[in-house]
Amino acid sequence: MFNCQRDMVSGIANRFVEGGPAHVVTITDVAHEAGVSISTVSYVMSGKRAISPMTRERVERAIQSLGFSPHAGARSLASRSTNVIGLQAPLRTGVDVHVVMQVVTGVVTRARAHGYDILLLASDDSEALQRAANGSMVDALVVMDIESDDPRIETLSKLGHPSVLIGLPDGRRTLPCVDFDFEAAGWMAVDRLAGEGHRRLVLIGSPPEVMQRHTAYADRLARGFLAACQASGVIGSVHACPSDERAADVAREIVRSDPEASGFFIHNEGGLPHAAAAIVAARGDSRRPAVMALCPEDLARATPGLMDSIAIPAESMGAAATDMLCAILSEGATPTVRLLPPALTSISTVR
Amino acid sequence: MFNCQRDMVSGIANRFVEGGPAHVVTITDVAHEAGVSISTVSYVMSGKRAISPMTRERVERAIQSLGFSPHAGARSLASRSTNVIGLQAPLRTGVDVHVVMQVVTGVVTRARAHGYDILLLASDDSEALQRAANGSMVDALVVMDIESDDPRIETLSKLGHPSVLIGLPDGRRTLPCVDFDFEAAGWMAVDRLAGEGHRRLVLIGSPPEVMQRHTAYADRLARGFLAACQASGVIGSVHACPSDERAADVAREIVRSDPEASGFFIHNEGGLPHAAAAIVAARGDSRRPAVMALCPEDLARATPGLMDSIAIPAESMGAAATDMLCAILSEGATPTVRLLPPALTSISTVR
DNA sequence: CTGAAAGCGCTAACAG
DNA sequence: CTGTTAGCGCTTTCAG
Repeated sequence: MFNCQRDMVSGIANRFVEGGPAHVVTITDVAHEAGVSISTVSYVMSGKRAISPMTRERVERAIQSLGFSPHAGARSLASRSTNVIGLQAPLRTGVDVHVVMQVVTGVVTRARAHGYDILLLASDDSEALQRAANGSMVDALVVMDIESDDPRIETLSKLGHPSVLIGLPDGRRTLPCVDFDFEAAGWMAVDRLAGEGHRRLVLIGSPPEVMQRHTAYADRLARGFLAACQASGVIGSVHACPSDERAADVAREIVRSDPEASGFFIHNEGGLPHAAAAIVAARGDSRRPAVMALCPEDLARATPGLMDSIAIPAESMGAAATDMLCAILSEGATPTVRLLPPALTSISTVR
Repeated sequence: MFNCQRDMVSGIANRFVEGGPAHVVTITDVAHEAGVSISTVSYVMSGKRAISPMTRERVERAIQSLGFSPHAGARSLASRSTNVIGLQAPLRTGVDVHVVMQVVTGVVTRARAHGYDILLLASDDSEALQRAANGSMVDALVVMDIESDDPRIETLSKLGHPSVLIGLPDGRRTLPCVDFDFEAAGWMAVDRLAGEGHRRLVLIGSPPEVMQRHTAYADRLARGFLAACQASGVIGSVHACPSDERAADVAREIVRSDPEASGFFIHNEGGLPHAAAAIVAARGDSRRPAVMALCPEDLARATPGLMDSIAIPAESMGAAATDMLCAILSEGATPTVRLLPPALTSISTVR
């Protein structure tokens, strides 16, 4: 009774407010409009109990006509779930923006399909994860750019919220992971280059700072590359490389100091066009090198002079991580490690 | 009394739950621990009323030791504000990922500095904006990639939430906008190229689909470019250009059909390296062209063969938009249009 | 099949 | 300077 009165008053008051922000429609407004109780409205929305067709119809019409959308905060307070997934993406430089962006796209797209929104966390540290989880801002977390021995892993383990890593840490691996199979990519590149008859192969990898950070993927790529060289009986070497026009210098120096090297595999977004161009130029027309890249497909297409490339299925990685997370969230699926396989992409070479 | 009992019970119960999610610490727990009322805890956090140093000390210690973070939903329900800013960023292809990523970085970074988190909206449409605003998921909105006559503008105007556009729509311009001054960039490129003695200039712009979408910035760039050509008494033409290796074909065709053109201004992320390389190659060493680009600084550095470039201050744009939004949110600042000026960046050319 | 009512955890009057 | 308490809008028993 008291409630009813209050609501009527506020309803009337709002109807006459001029110019102010539009009245925020609540579930109570919908219930009045439809002539039912608020619990019925709630159940129509959640589908958690049977509703007669007529009632449902009336409620849905009321929701429509009032333009009602439930208050997310109230909902999360009452239901203890937010329908939001937290995403920690590296926004610093030195990472491959293309790849990050595509992963984010994959995460956002799939999340939306599962009915989740994405909260983009501002910092890359453990604290941001705790804030989001303990503050009940999110139901679960996707964490990108995981390093070999990442402190965030322990934080996540004791958080009480499900999470998926994008990246493959060393060690106990107690959390679900999705990553690209960099090791397999190393093998694949070697197979391809050696198959073309090249006997001395060079991997031009991440910038020194990334190498030193012991970013798991750089190590795994090198490991796969070198192991495959050994297995194929060819000679392989690995070089760090800056991510800008200085890549050209590094590439020239490599060609100079190792003139027999004829197969190149570049994994370095920023340095890619420079290094590729420099290698081709330095060896001259008579000794054309084979240059492959590891990067998203569109970047490969945008780079002149590549033989072909191995695509990083970045969007698929984001999608896979999110799908896994949603499966855990809704069906209590068992967390696993998932490595997406490399795929050779042939490039329509520009003459 | 009743409350007290309930909390003690749940506290005890939780202490013995094994393996389950950790007990969610509430403001009541903190109040008990510190021996004060919950409102005191609340006021310690918000600073909205004076607290004796001793009490503050005790409360802060309790917050620390319990690892309390307030429930975001409860907070937004009670305070009618979320401390979240919604960000609608284009994740589709055909836009400049570098730029988008940098804008996002700027938004996230500044938002965090102002105490806001970022909700990344999943779709680019009006509906997503309404959902976020009406569902009280956000306090305000930043909307990227605004087109000349964007339907979202009307949606935003009647939303009752502050918002800032990144992009400059045509027409009434009732909402605050932040954008790069593309028109000034067109003038600047022409001044530079004409200053170097080039009398026939070519603007190689966005892909046809972007041009046709009437993306405001493409139009403004072309307008500035052409007006400046006229003012400087040089001949200018504008071409659309695909964003991949086909850019090379377009560039070659331009050089072929207009052999006198010697100053080039490229605004097309994906096509940039191809077009630049093709132009230089097509004209040969004897007739070296001047090639400028409009893109973020790091991409310019990563592209061989540029004379210099005009940087798009993408991160600053995100930062400016967010700062403006926060000023509106907290001080009721007056919304304005802000166009960030272009800056010439000289490139350390690779020999 | 539907309604009433008890909270969810917090903020902000109001009352000292 | 501090405590009490009435909601914020929703979900979910419990009771028909």
